[in-house]
Amino acid sequence: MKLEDIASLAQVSKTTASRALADSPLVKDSTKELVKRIAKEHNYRPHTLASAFARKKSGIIGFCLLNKNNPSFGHPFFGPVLDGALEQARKDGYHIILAANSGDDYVFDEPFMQDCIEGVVLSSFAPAKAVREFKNRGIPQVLINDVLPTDNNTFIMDDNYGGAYRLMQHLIYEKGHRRIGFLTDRLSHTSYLLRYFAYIDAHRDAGIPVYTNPLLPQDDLAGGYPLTSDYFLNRYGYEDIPRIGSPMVVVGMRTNVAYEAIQRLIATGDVPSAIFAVSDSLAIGAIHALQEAGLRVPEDVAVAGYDDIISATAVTPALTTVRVDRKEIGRTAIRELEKLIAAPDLQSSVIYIENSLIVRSST
Amino acid sequence: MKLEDIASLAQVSKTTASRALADSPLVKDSTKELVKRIAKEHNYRPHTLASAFARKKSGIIGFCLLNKNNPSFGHPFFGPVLDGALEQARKDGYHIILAANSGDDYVFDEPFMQDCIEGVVLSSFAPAKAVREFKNRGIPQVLINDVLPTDNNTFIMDDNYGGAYRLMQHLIYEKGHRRIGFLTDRLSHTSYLLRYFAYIDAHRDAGIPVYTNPLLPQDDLAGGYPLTSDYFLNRYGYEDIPRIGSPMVVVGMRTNVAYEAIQRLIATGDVPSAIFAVSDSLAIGAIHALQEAGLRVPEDVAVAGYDDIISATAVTPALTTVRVDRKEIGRTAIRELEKLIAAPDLQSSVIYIENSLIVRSST
DNA sequence: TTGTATGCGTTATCAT
DNA sequence: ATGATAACGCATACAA
Repeated sequence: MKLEDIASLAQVSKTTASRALADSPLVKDSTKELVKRIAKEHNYRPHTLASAFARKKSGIIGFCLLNKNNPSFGHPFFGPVLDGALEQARKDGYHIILAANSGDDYVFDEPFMQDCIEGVVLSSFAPAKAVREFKNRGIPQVLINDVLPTDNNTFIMDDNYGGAYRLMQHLIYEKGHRRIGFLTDRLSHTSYLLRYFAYIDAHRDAGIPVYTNPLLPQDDLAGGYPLTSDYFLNRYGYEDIPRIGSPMVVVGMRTNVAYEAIQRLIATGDVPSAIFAVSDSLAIGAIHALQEAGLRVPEDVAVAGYDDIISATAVTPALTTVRVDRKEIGRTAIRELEKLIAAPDLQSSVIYIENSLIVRSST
Repeated sequence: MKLEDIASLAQVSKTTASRALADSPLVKDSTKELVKRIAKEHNYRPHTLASAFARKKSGIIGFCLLNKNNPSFGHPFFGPVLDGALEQARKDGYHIILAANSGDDYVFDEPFMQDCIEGVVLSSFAPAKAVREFKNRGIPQVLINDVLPTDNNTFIMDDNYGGAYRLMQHLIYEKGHRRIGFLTDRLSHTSYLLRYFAYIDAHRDAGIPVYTNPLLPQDDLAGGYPLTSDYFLNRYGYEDIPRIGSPMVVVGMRTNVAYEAIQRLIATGDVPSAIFAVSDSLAIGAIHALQEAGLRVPEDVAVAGYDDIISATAVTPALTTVRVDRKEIGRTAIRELEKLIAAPDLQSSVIYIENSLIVRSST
């Protein structure tokens, strides 16, 4: 069943049939209904590929996960983001096609990445190279979780600063902590950097000194990487934020790395009364290490995380954390991308997605 | 840059240029190289849509998640399955397009679901209606996690029976348990049914009676649903497997449902020495309930799960479980689908993916 | 309000 | 070994 067949059955031209099905105002209501009825009767569906080809619009949005680590969509963060993106795209009649990679070049080998997608969502850590590449090809892009100094891009971020700041308020004012350790992955990741700003500012605003442990090795908070997010350094006036001499630093997200870091902390004999871990998985590692050393959580040491992954309720005690609205991040990314597709010259902007403090038993 | 441009630059016809780029043996090596060089120099890429349209092959595989529950790809099971599928599809030059739904009809509203996908992977619980629909349209399909009595389909399943049986061996022979409770979601889910078979058989083979708790309500193990998987009932000779009077039954996957079920079990005063939960999330709920009642895991009650989700290492004690190779399930689904695309009349078959027993501290 | 004719970029058919 | 030409199914500029 092709358009031609429907047209001849309805005794009209292909043009009219095409218009009728597209609800064009150019077509008389009666013929419109006739064509639609016949199409329905014969279960006619326009050939998507032909249609897309003819109108030069694929209706496809690329969703890239530029992540060197496994898993990708199995990741507790990106899976839900994808769900949200899918939901929104469906509502708006777009399709989502996937690309994930291990190398930098991968997405560009993808046929649909080359000329058929109308826009692209770059999640995780997007290399500047990829951003440039898409820009060159005139493909609108929305970035998740990072901000780059580029034009005509929209950036979607969890409100890291706000969430972390509220969590710190909870620790300081509701729980009365004044010695709060900071457990982090490298700060070259924008999200962590912002959480660190909040950690610092909350101390300053409360008039208490930041906890440091001189017995711990003075690691480079950025893990030897440059702090790429100049945008935020300037925005918050942190051009010369201290990058050496943190309370404790962990490079890598694996739970057992946090576990070992906390063991080292305990070994110094100078343990803070609370620990703010930059992610739930680090927090879980911390709890395990503390408990194994005979310390009670939260009585001896309170522990808070960030993200609210599923495992946050599997640990005992259940983790106090900041719930990131991952689905909303996905939805917003698609909505913003559609704006960009409609108006490719839109100015760059950053959109912050609200989160919420989830107080459980670990603090 | 279109093919025509490359052709005229190379002083050949479009036909020759097309063949050269496709490495056709019909074209002379020297011209082949010439065309390729020019194409490369001008950074030419064939227009995927046009190519797909012309050859009547979209190169797209649909991946459906027919799941009424949220999250979808954020689910600890399906995320990794998708990762595996993506990896394999990429290797083979296919694209994956996504569909998830809340209603039964959703996938059929999707344009690409209608006529452009070359095949489809149905994961989660595929309604017979959807299977029929795709069949009618001549779209080859591979099903994950279920088996239906249909022709020309391939079914990919975790080796549920084998995994559960080995886990039971561990509990019975390595740990010496003889009173093992079974904590399950409704058995109308094929995977759980198979794990139940293994649970029953392991008892029979070891010559010990199955634990039952007469003080617990005698629930219908299928949760009032028909056991759809006749395939397995017959295959294993379980036509009249007892469906009433289970040790304990939980309907629904949520952790707190398991939590409450175990509280009821404890209230009877007749607690088994071990509990085999049909999924990790149920097992985690069980552990929480036991610990809160002052029972030690594994000293008083051992608990084992199934799946090996991330949270399995977040609980204390870390969960003994069966690791399902989710990525391999995804990979295999794509590989098998490609076979089906090549030969749509292939006979139906069931493929079991190997899993592995992960012994941790909860048993 | 409707129809005719052409284009979209590639691949396939059939000659040469 | 190469080329001219016809599909592929739909959308639209232009004409009526």
